[in-house]
Amino acid sequence: MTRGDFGPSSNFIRDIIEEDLRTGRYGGRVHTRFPPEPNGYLHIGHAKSICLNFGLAADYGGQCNLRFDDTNPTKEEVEYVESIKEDVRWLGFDWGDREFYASDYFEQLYQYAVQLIKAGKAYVCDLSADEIREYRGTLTEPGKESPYRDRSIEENLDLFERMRAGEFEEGSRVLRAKIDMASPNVVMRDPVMYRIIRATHHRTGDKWCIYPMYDFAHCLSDSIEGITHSICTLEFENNRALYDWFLDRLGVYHPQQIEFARLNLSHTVLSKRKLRRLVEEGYVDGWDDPRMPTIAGIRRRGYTPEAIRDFCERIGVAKANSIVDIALLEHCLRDDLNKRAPRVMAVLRPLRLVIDNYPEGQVEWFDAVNNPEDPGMGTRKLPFSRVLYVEREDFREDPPRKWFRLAPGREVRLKHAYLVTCMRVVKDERTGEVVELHCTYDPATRGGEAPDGRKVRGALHWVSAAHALDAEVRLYDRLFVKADPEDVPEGQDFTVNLNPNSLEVLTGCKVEPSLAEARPGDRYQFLRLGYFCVDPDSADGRLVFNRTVGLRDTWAKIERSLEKKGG
RNA sequence: UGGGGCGUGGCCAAGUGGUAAGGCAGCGGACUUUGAAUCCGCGAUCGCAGGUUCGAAUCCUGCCGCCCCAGCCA
Repeated sequence: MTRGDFGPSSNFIRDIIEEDLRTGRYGGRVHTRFPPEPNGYLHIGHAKSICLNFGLAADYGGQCNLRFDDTNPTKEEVEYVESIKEDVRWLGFDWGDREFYASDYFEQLYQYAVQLIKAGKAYVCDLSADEIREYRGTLTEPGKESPYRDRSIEENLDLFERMRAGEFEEGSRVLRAKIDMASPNVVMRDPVMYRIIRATHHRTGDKWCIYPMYDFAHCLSDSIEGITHSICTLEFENNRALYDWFLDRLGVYHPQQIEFARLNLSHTVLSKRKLRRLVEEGYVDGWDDPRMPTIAGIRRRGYTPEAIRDFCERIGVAKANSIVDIALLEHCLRDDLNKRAPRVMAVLRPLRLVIDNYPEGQVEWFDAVNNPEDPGMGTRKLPFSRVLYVEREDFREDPPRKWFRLAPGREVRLKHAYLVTCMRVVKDERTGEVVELHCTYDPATRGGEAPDGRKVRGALHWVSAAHALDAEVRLYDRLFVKADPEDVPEGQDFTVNLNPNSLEVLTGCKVEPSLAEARPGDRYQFLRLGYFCVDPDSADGRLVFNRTVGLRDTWAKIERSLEKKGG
């Protein structure tokens, strides 16, 4: 049985949850968490995790916590927790009053550490970072035990207390779990639990100078919050042994960690390090540059939360590393916007078109549907007059085969208005550039329908010159030209694959007057061109639009294949 | 060469012994006052090789390939 349109498709995590529900493993509860470290901006990859965790909780009648994994004060800042909250909220998820921080548990975590020391399962180690690395051994050779491994419980307790009290220098000592220096799993070779860091924490200030490591803090934070399914990415598979070890030694409530493959998207990069480089080296204008795969970036670009959620649903959840084609993301976007974006007419590269037989000074107002997909969105008035602007690309002096737009002698439909025929082309004498088209209109075709039933295939968008508003339009395209930005010649890096045309700024664009009402964030379909949204750079009397994504362009494909065949 | 994972059409991904869902992309065609949308049609024997079985993508064995792990990062 396929699930098709009837809901999310099955995946191995749902299987596990359903099995747990059936056996009553967690008393029928499902409780997940999204645990970002507040050290950067969220991107589309995080959206997959957010949708997964919040979605699973919602689907099984459970809850999902938002928990900041803030155990490293040298990298984390409040600025990031604010942006993360904003992004999760924007995506459409609500964590209620369950906004937690690993730092909320520092005292409890400390007590758990003491408990492990008392059980002889943890010790204070004075080896330097370099020495610990040497003692750890390699992937194929076992490590060596630290000379401090067998300190007495009393001494460990005393030392650990003094670590907390600030008696020792940063880096001079750590607390380690006493596990097995010969374990084939390197993670288990007496991992560090606590280190001394003299930095001000964004929430606890200077209260602490020792901070727990991820492996120790994460499993216990999950335990404390009563998480049932702790979902993380594949690279933590090795860490699961340690996750389980801490919880088992302590004998506390034990959630289960489940790993899935993180999202990789074609034509972009999703690692914090690379995204940071794009920003810091000026390849883009910031974390919210509309070309960035950050939530802030795609939000500004004009993506909708619905489209992103749909995308996350469609890509599925599995354990195989994969690269999702960005075309799927774009499809989800168009699919959503097609249903909700009002249509308007905008001419990006204006070409004057004069209707010689149309009365000078006359203006007609036509009704235009706002969205043929949704009659409920109503209609608007569109002014028509003698001098119009049409898209420069819609005219060809010497048209190729299958062309049914404007050309000398050709008749086309001006959408919602009249049928016009191109009679004369005016060119700049010096450059030969076409500067103006002279047409005649057929008064009998008011509204765009020919009473004699003659077929006119081309339907063009246009705007009345006297009524048009000026606008700036930023045409965004994929950030990288290659599906895999890392596919580079020997010795070069991903920046060589940056798309030099990922941004083209057009000024002097002409848009229909109804757009005077447009406000930042508003989304439209510019008829025949694509989906655009109003950029926050807009101000009164200064309209700036971002192209979110273009419409599918069948003509471009035809022309390409024509070129291939025709030469 | 240690350990942990993964390998189903171009890209994702269902499938858990009974004879390969679905989506995206692509290619045809219909319809069309957006060359949009919509609608119809077209593609895989499941990394490879053996084996078990009446029957295997699903079980076993052996290969091959890819990913992760040697931070006092998460």
